[in-house]
Amino acid sequence: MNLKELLNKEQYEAVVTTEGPLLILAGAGSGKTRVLTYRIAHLINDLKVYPSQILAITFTNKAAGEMRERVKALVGDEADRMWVSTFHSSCVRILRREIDKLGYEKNFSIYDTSDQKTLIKQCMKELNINEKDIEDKEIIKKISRQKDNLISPEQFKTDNEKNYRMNKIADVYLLYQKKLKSNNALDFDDLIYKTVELFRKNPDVLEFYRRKFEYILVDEYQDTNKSQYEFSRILAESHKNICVVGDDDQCIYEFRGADIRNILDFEKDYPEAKVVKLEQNYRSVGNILDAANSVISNNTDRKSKVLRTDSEAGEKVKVYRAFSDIDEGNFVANQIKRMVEEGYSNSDFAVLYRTNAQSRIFEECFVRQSIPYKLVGGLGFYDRKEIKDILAYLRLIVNFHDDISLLRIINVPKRSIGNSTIDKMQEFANSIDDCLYNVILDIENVPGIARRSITSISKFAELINSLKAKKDMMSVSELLQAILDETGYVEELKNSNEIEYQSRSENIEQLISAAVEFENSSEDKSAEAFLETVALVAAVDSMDEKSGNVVLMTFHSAKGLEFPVVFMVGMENGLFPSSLAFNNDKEMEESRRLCYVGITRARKKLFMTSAEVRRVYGRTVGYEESEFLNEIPKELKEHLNGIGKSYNSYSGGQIESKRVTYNMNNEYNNTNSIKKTNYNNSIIVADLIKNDDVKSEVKNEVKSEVKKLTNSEATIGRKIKHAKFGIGTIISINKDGRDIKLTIAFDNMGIKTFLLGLAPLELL
DNA sequence: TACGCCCCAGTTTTT
DNA sequence: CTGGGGCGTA
Repeated sequence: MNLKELLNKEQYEAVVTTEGPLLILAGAGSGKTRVLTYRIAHLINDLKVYPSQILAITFTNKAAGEMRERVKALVGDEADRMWVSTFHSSCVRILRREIDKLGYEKNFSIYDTSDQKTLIKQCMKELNINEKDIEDKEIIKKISRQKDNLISPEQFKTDNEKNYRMNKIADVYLLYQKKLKSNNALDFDDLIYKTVELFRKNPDVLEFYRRKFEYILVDEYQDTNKSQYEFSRILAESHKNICVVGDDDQCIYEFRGADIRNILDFEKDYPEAKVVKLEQNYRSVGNILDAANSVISNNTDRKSKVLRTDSEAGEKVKVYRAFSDIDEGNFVANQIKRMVEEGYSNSDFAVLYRTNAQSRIFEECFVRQSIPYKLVGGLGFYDRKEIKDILAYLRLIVNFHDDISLLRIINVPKRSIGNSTIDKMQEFANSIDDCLYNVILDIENVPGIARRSITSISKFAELINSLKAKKDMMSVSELLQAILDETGYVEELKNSNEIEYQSRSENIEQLISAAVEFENSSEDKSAEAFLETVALVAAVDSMDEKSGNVVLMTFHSAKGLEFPVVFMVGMENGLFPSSLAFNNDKEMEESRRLCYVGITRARKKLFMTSAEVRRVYGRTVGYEESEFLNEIPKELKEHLNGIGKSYNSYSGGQIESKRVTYNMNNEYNNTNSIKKTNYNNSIIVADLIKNDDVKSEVKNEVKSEVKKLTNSEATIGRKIKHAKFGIGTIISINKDGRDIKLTIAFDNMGIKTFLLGLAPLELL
């Protein structure tokens, strides 16, 4: 490899400095992934380091997979023997081999946030802590923070001896850890915490991994917390071959314990550290980069660094002040349609917002305009009730100490095992300090259980035992199928209403497919391994750039990604930055970094939109434009309407030609333009864009006019076909203004709502 | 024991 | 407005 030719001077420096601590300050889009992959390839190809001696930590599994592929392209399949994964996955991998040394069993469960909440509530109940005195949310947050900072329950208790309230929280922390252990379970924070504990308590184990991982790389170092910092520090302590890459301007996870000091103080921790700055940006056009630089320059606590680019200035940042949140959605949809006509493809676009709740309006607008999109994040697939239920069975089969999973499914489907019975069993389990599963096995000897319940419980125990026996003889997908068959889960679903049954059983099928896919693509095909990947997936992991969809996601999820065209929406004080951040300098700075992350995702075009009026929990609110917009100098911005420009300069010049030739819903129908002239420009433009909108829908309609669904044909139970979502059944009909609102259950796309007049529906 | 109704709280952001 | 949780009734 001729590295000098492939890399710029700083990148080259970063690649060939392989020995000793190295801090790479990599600005957004400065070719950091390139540097990391060449660095690894250089280690393997030129310095003959064994791939198995390399540990590379990335932020998401997706990033890990991509990095492995890129290294593979340079060094071949032996790259498979490197460890490239997230902190969490690496730690799980280590713990699966070593955790018995901490008194856990190797088949431990991983508890997600909702399991965690259940267990915390159990602890609070046992300690007689009233939800009204201390909220579970606060306790969860505090405990999580202690773990991030490697503070043990005992330590936390002594540190807060004088503080009654904190002392209570410490008691919960103590009990919570005790229960986790007896459930043979770890929460997310434990994965890191326990690995560090393992290293600290077992010098021989530590020594083994120190020798194994001769070269350590950590990406997104600015977002590491104390425990992650300690994990990498302790492993690198003897050889000090630690290379960390990060950008203090992109630290956006302080709220979950990330400590920006880890990057700011790297040189203090390693006085001999070499520092390389990558300031040449290869991603964004000049105007976008300048906008990003000017926004972030308002932050105080940062390493000085200015991104530069050789690329042209490009287009200015496009600012649009919408009339309403709906108008904002339509604006984005229209712009996308327009650009697609110009030759862009749907996967070139990303819509980024602050909170997941904001996605809904964009989804609705995109559906109406038939723009294919992919939602990243939000309510995840694995958060669905039916999926959690089925996985709870699997977890219990794998780890019978897991009371949380047992409690979740002991009466799902209904087996006539009620709360009072469960309470008695739990009390008994506590008294003999054993898990519920063992209590159930010996239910005859539990005092106070009704005869009838004993029968049901024995049947349940038999069921679990029969499934347990199958675990090692079947693949995960077969095992899941066996769970479904033997529990009668799907049978019970049939008793719920049709729609629910449809969508839930569909999801279950998807789970089976996911298991099959897992079996085909992964080395370790055990149920344990499947549960692990399921527990540690991030929202973006499922994102596929080649799918041809517009992506919708939060700014946080967009970290590390790039798109030709980015829409930053909801740029309003109160939303972004959120009202909670306003009186807090630290949070204000974190928000600003988040804004910086958003801007720097864009390569060619950047839109920043806001709305005069929007609905937030059913209430209508009005927010002004975000401060962050004001931090971008005028000469870098172009207003598409409102301030300083009339709508005439707006590109859609032919708008006035066809007005209201369509059966619009009354919101827009009754307003005439004369009345509207009295208001400001933005409203007029908003209105015109609406019409533009309608025009494009009229166009759509012409295409499919032959079979377009009519009012009389729209009846409950009718099968229809939607241009984008395929075949579905009408499940409800409501009058909505002048139009009719249809709720449709699609065979493959779940349940959606449409306006009959607007949706591209045809009779089947 | 199971279901249904009512009330309230929630929006940061996620492994 | 929505979903979850708690409580009361059949």
